[in-house]
Amino acid sequence: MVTIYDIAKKANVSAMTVSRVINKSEKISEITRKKVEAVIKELNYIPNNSARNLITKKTKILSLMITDIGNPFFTSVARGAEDKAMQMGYQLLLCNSDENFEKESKYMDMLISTGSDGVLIAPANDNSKKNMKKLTKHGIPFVLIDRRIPDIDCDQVLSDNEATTRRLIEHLIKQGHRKIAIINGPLVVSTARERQQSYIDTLKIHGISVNNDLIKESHFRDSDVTNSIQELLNLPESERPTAIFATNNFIGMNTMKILYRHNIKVPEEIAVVSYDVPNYTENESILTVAEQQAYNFGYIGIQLLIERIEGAAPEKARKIVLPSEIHLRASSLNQRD
Amino acid sequence: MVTIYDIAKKANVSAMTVSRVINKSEKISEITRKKVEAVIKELNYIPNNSARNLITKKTKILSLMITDIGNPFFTSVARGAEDKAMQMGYQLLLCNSDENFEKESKYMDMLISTGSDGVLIAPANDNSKKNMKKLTKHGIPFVLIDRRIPDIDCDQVLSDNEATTRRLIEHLIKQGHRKIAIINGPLVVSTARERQQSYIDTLKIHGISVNNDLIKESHFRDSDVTNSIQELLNLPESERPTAIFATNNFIGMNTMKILYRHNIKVPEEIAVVSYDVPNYTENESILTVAEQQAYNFGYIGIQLLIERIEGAAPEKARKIVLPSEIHLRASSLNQRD
DNA sequence: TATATTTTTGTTATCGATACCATATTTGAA
DNA sequence: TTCAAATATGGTATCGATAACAAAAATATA
Repeated sequence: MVTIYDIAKKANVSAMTVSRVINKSEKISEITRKKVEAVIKELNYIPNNSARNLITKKTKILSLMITDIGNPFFTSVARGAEDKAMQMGYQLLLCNSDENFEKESKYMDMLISTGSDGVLIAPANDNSKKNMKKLTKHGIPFVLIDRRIPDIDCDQVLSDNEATTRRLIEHLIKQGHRKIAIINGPLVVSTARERQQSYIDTLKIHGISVNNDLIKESHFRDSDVTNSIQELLNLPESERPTAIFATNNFIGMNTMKILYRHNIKVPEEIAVVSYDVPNYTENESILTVAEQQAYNFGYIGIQLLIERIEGAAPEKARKIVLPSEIHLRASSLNQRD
Repeated sequence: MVTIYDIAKKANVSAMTVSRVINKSEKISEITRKKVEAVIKELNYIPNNSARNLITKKTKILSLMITDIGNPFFTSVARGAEDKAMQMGYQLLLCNSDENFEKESKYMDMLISTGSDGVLIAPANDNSKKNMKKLTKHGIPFVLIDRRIPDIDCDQVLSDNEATTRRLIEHLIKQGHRKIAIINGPLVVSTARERQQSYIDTLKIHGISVNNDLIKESHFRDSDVTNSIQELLNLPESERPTAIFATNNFIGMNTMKILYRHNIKVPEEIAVVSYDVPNYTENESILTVAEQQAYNFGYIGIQLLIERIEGAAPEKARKIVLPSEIHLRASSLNQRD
């Protein structure tokens, strides 16, 4: 392996001078710079970051902790994060918690060990608080995206869950629905709680009583909604929902599939609205969705993180709320409209 | 920061002994092990990998170079890679080349600098050969996935492009099509070449002459097929294709969308077959696709890579070809069948 | 009991870069 | 021309771990 000493020797300068050239220090004469750069190129020298990190305590590596890279939502987050990180000269370590606190913890140790300069994290659930504390103890800055954690005060990029859910539910109400079900993720996740709360509040505001039989808890990943939907369909006619609100893309997607299998017409028999289902296939989607700014969660998140790392951020934690865009489509629109 | 010396001091042993405990060396008495482990836990000690890497020359970091994390195909690859890497105690550095050789090269320097133990790479195109040579020069093992590179002999996990394309085209021929168009990615990518060659060979075998007007070159990413399709539609009736073969998911997806916009009925007016379009939305897809084992590209790829890194691989390069599965659906099936 | 053998622990040098301070060289002003 | 100031370069210690060898302690053997 070519080291800084090999370069120094061949260029007839000290290692320190080579280091200065590499780090673009200005206190170098044009002549020596050229000379050194020539040798660097000739020998194909690439600095050893382990050595550099050891002394500088900086790795230029950020960790991206998401719950599921298989989820198109997080794929967009990753895209945004990667774009910004690359642009700023940082590399990205991919961590996939699978919505699982233990796996997240294991990654946490690895990324601390590796010396991540910072972490962009969509926490698995409220337990992740422990992991945030650990980061703080190790002096590693982090930015929370998508999901907040109670009592953790830090830079955040979040979605406007309250407002978006309200608009979604009010849309259903306007379409004449009174029996609206929600199929949600686990309530240990802040987004699930916020969406459910907004769902409840909105119903109440509009004088609709909340029926607990219409509230189903599933998973954001491996979301098998078969049972939830079966239970909804088994309700007596008077209670049976005429609309379903799915709180994430997989739940929405699977809801549509199961309804289809049951031969239930959407929206005639049951209307559906969902969060974030991507339109990856052939025709235009028929599903009404609230589309979050996934890409910006990653992009802006990394920006905040780097500002924090490089000391360019204000002391006070920043909280950025990105609005979602609602696409009204056939799955929730009455024919007569 | 807590170092190995802090632990040593507090546990009343030498740093070397602590190191042995961390690395699970057996030459440690049960008593001292317990003692040291207690202190490690008490002080929340996590070893500094930069220091460790500097001397061991191993980082336990692998790089995953893909062309687009936004592409569901590569998302699955990443999922498989992540699963296996985590299982084997490695971390994954995410590199996104955007089908761009320069960006790939930039990442290459970064990952060499970081000290990646190995690289799993879907190369941008044939130019990537230079980058492979660079890796070799730096003694970093790599495994090629999805795309091969001329004259590069290394472990590979590839798709059976020849056979799969043939089956796809023969299916179309069996459905009565003689005028079959192909909308392909750039021919500097091996998969594009192989699929096109197989398309041509299959037509010839079946006595169908190849019409160059039916061969369109687009992009695997940001694939705007508007022009290609417009040109196909502008062909005189006698030449106009009755079927289109899309060589990747984005091309397939966009082809369907554009045809839909042109109000062209699929499959009645034009049949469509494609590679890899995921079924991420509401209903069952109507698109006939060849589904590659994307997950296994990542999973097996990482496995081969780690075997190679850890010296558990045979000298000779291994080439693993994973068959694709064809899902016949409405987009290519005649009504009468 | 004395010695050989095995097991456990410690000492020192080292990995490849940069920090910090010292020195040499150049430039500018008097 | 001379000396001060500014600029450019170098020497040495250091980051935190492990390698390689050395020594001490425990155990086995005669």
